[in-house]
Amino acid sequence: MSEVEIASGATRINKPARSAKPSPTIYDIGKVAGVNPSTVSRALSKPGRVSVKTRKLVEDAAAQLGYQVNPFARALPTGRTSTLGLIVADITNPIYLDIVRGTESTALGQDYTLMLADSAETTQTELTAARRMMPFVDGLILVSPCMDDTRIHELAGEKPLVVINREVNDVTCVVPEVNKGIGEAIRSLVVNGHRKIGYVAGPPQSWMSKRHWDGVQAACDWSKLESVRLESDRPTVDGGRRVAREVVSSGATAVLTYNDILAIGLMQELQAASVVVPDEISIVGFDDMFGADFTTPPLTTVRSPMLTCGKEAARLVLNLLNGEVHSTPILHVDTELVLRGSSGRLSSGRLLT
Amino acid sequence: MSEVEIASGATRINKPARSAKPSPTIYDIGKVAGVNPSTVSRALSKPGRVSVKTRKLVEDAAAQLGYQVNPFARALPTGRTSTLGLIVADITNPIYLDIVRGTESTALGQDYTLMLADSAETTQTELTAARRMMPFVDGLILVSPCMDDTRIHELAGEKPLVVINREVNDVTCVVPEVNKGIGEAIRSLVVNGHRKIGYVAGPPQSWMSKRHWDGVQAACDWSKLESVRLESDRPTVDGGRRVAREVVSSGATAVLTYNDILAIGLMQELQAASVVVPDEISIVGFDDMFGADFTTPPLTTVRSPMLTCGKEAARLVLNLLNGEVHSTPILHVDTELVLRGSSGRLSSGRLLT
DNA sequence: TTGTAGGCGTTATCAG
DNA sequence: CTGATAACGCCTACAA
Repeated sequence: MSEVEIASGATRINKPARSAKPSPTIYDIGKVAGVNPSTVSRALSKPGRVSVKTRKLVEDAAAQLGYQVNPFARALPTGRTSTLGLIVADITNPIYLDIVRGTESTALGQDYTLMLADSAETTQTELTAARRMMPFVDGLILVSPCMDDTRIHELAGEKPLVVINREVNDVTCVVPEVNKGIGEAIRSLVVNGHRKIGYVAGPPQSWMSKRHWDGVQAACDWSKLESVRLESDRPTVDGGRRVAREVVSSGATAVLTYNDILAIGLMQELQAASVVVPDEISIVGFDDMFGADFTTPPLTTVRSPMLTCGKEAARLVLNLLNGEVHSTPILHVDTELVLRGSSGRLSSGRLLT
Repeated sequence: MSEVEIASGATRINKPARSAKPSPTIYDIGKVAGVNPSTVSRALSKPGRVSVKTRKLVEDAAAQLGYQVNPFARALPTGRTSTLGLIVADITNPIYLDIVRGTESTALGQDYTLMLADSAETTQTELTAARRMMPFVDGLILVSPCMDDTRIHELAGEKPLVVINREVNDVTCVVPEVNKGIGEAIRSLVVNGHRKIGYVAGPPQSWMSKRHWDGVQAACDWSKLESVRLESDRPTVDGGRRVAREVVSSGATAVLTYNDILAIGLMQELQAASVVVPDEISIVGFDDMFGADFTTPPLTTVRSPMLTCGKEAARLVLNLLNGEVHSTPILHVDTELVLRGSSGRLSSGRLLT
């Protein structure tokens, strides 16, 4: 019978880089198990729709041959790849580490593979990354995306999509509820004698920065404190250093900053100018990123549970994939104040220019 | 003609989660451009083997339809996915950030997508991650792998593979040449009056830790210094703290540590015990990871150019993919001392228990 | 230069 | 419960 030739016949286009031996297919299994390839497929993908003994036959043959499904061949008819895409603004930023880890862990738990990309904080590269991933993945997770809502909707229309760290209408989002953490921070500052609170903002277009500032204002109003907003040019260590002078002259005795990196730069510059932290100025960051406790004093910060965000986001995409629709597509996760050394009691009168 | 129905006829198995509109195929392009699908394929993948005007016709139609290749359909006949796999020991460790960034940048530059996984520092998960990725990628990069050489050879036999941070026989590797940086560090310590140097080792099975220790010994011998090896139980901040007592009692006035995290923990504990760094003990880390300069004093460290490692590794896999064979499969990249505040002159006599 | 035809490995439909 | 057969979208000899 020429049937024997089915799987191995013809010239093989696919040239594995080194090993000459092509991987076994369901046809090969079919041959050794003595059943039709389609039965092999069934036995392997939906056991239960096949007799017990056929199943065993197939499984044994598969094991013996060291069979592994070809994900591409499978993806073609099903359209499913068992892969999730994750795009973060900047892989270099440790803040995102826990998100990656979180999504990875639940993805793997559900037998999904993760595909990761970095947008280099640019709308353009973010978009290309998304476009490039789109055909590969079953669903996509965007972390702190900078593309506009329209683009996000566009993507969300094509595949299940979840956004972390930003709220977009009609799109499933996971966002830290910063007000709780901010409230805790402000209360802690109040009892330590502070009366004027500064907020060093992040990038102008940052959704989260706006959120912070709203929260700070609200909390200050409630506690009858004065609040003042400072601008940083970039959310980096240097950006933090450059805003130091302004912070001092603002008259605020305590400042919250858009993120921990900014806080660290600010603290470094203040200390270089012999301003004692926290005695003269208290500093509170955001995120509790890796390294926030390396400083002296260690940084007080509002922690966002990024690991949880990552896990939840992955869970939500997977739900979306299974056809679930989220009536309230916004998932809030709690933030909390991590009290360390960079904030505390305001010592006596502080009189600087 | 029923030809119009070619692409849209029949029931569509592939059900996109939401949008009803299926992505356009080369058949669709063929219809609007008025040419055969195969011509479309050629025009798109190998322009030049097609007339200029057909090409333009096809490109316009493709653009108009917003066509994107289906990577799976392409992978099936060609066996190529334009995807590179990267497995790092621990995504949570900032040391690997630059590697990710490096590989990502050259991968993207060559129109390759990156697939990232974390091995959680476990041989088992590392292996499953590799296995899981293998069918998806054209090539694989392993960073500080913990699996044994046999496994690595196995994988290298299946697809192009490059290892970072470890040397494996007959496998293309990119490793930092630590001796240069260590030499600089030891010389700097010598001129600052140090006579006994400690090395706080990392995990016993770590290839790099052994390498460090060899280098430290050699450099100390050469400079006629005494060297002593200390063991840490874990390469973490806490591990660093726990080894502090031993460091002090060892009599070394300067120590190098397996990595920066260990150095930071060690420094924190010493400072907590009122040991002044660097006046009483100098500390030198390895890697120059993110945050190494957040400490007070900022950490002196031997920097490995991880970004370069990542880029080179990606370049090498790509070469391998193109059939190049590396006669000397080990690529060494230079390390250098980054002199900061945690190391320096030994002040007068130090007499601690 | 372009069209035709067959195959890549898997799943789904439809008879048997 | 199982076998044949037709997609899935793309690529590439081969023929025109």
